[in-house]
Amino acid sequence: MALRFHILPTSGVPIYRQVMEQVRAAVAGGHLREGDFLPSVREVAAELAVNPMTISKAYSLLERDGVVQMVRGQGMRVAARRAVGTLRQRREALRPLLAQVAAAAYQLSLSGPEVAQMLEALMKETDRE
Amino acid sequence: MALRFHILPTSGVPIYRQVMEQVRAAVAGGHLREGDFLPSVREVAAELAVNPMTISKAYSLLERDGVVQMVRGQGMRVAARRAVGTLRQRREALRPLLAQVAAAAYQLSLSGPEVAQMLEALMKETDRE
DNA sequence: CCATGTGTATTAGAGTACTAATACACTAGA
DNA sequence: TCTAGTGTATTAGTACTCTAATACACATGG
Repeated sequence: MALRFHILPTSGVPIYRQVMEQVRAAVAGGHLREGDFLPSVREVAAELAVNPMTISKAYSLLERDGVVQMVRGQGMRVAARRAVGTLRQRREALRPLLAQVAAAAYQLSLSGPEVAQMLEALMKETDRE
Repeated sequence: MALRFHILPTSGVPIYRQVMEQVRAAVAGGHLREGDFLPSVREVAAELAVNPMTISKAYSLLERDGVVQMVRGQGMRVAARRAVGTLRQRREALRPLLAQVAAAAYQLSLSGPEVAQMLEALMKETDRE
């Protein structure tokens, strides 16, 4: 069951970013595992009626971020996840995003424990090793 | 002790967005409370050596989002927080952001409980009613 | 009233982001 | 070898984003 992309042309989010998000989510959610190949650039481009370069951009950025690796002649393969930096550094890297969540949660009148629980539930599916 | 802005010209994040973030954080963090006034557009613009319209844009968007209210002749006042929509809708509104956190956390090899705890700690300061 | 303080509508311009068209380098497999 | 499959460098054009300059409407308070 190959990864299937869907884009919302109305969302205002660039196509290549929507693709990146979906790959990241699939990897984090375990639907794509280390060694699995992403659908080819041309395949996705055809399916979404979009230029191949747009998909290539998404894939290249994912490679830069260490999510996938290019294998010449074969395609993009999900890379082994490996923690980079100290625990402290990695936590620090996540902080700006968490600050954003905190601010949004406040505005939505959602409490800390409530949001923490939502997040944990969301990540539980992911918590295969 | 008036809110003091600081922008990082190197960050790539637009000035008006940096200002918005800092206001949101100050409100969520309790450093600005309902009824408090933001520093005036011209004041901030002078401090940051930036055009007043840039700050005005930040303030207007914050008003659109219900964070502040304009009081003619006086300035921008922190609005009363009021939950809009059902609990279910508000939780749903937060989900895309949490999904982003989950994906980032996975890539950083940070566990669900670990991240949930970080977030809750971050929001605790905020949890004055 | 009027000086001084709010925020902002409008216009403009520079820069960037996004997508596409085209052509290319490389690999796998028959 | 050669066909068909990978991803991508380059170029280009459109759209949009961001910031600034200017001038304006309105409110406050002496």
